[in-house]
Amino acid sequence: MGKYHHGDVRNVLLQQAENILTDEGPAGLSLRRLARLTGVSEAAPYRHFDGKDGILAAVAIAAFERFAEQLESAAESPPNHEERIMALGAAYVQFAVENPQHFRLIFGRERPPLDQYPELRDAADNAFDVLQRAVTSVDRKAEMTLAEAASAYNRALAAWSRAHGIAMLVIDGMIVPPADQDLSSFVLGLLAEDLTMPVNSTKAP
Amino acid sequence: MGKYHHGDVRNVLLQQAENILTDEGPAGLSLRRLARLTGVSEAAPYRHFDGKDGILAAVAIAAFERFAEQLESAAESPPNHEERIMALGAAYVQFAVENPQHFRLIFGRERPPLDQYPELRDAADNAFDVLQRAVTSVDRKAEMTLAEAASAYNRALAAWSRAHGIAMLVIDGMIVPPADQDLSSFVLGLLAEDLTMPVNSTKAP
DNA sequence: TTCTTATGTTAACTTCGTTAACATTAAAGC
DNA sequence: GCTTTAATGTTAACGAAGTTAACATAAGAA
Repeated sequence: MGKYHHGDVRNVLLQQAENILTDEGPAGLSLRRLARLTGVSEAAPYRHFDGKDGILAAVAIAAFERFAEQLESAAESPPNHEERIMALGAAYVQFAVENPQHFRLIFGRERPPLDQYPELRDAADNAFDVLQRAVTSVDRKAEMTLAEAASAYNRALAAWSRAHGIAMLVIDGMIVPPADQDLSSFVLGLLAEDLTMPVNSTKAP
Repeated sequence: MGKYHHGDVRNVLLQQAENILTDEGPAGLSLRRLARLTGVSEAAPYRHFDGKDGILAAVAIAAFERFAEQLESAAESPPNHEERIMALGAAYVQFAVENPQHFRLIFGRERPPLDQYPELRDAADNAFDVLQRAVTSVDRKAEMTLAEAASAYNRALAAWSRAHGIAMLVIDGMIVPPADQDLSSFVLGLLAEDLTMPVNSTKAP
């Protein structure tokens, strides 16, 4: 009477894990519950994944890939370097807001250790390479001096950390984006704010 | 033969919880283990705290208080508005780097819900008030128009999110501060970076 | 067909958070 | 001083979790 051979249990488990993560976060994702929801025995997931971390790693890899795709596509259209940085920042925050649990997973402590999951490390490296390439790639014709390269790198770090900070604080509810403005323009405003200018300066000429 | 009356168990538990949190993070902090380390029965902590969240809340409150203190003291010395913002950002990141687990606790999902622990909410509000006051307080003599106030608020958000992003990425190991430079000047550089300027511009006159 | 491997299952072990029931100490009321 | 009561400890149990071992069945290679 054993049904056995459920089809491809692995993919069903993964999809179910995605669902749970999306509406409850990694905290609500228990292996036993996952198995129950999938209609499979409690030990079955161990045949397809390296324990809980294995499942989280698989989900995180998929998340990193979507993240990288969205960043890459955001970096395509803008005509110049500056607008590319801004578009990237906006896309970064948008991903976080639309997929808060995934964003937390790929950046938080519940993410399985990168050195134990090479594919996860690759996925992470790739996402950050996309970021860094897009931010540091000035117009090809301009040969950069060493100092300029260093400056470009710093700019990449600055852009990244700003977007990351906004993303974190927004999904944690500490910053509430104004309702009368769309998210992207709010983010663009924060990214462009120049702290070295006097407080009452206006940007318009 | 019951020993009983262990002294003030509450404080010992709290201190022990601090220790565990500091070197292992909230993941390693189990109530039973905490009780064992303290040399007390496994149910004893429940007489002093409202379960695990209660202990985490108590630790988080203390962390918020230290955090607020350090921010406040950093905001005291700088002579003008702009330098105050920078000093605050540096202090913010410094706290995160020196107390990564505490920083994660007060901002992460393992933090007990604010609406269940009023004292925790107060501690959090206080810390952010310190931040916001310091960032939005321009020179007292200048009366601000509404637009200027809005601009100051935006500037506060920008400064906060930048510092937060740097802090997060650094303690997560995604950004590695250069070894040949002290942390504070590295942070100051990132905070002041102006993304709206051409990439090869120099800041010095 | 037979041997091997992949995939399931059940049952157990340990740890955890939490609560109930009971024991002891300390403090308050008389 | 004695008694009552609240605070503080204890042990024992419950359910849920991650994980593993031992066993069962299916599918494919030999």
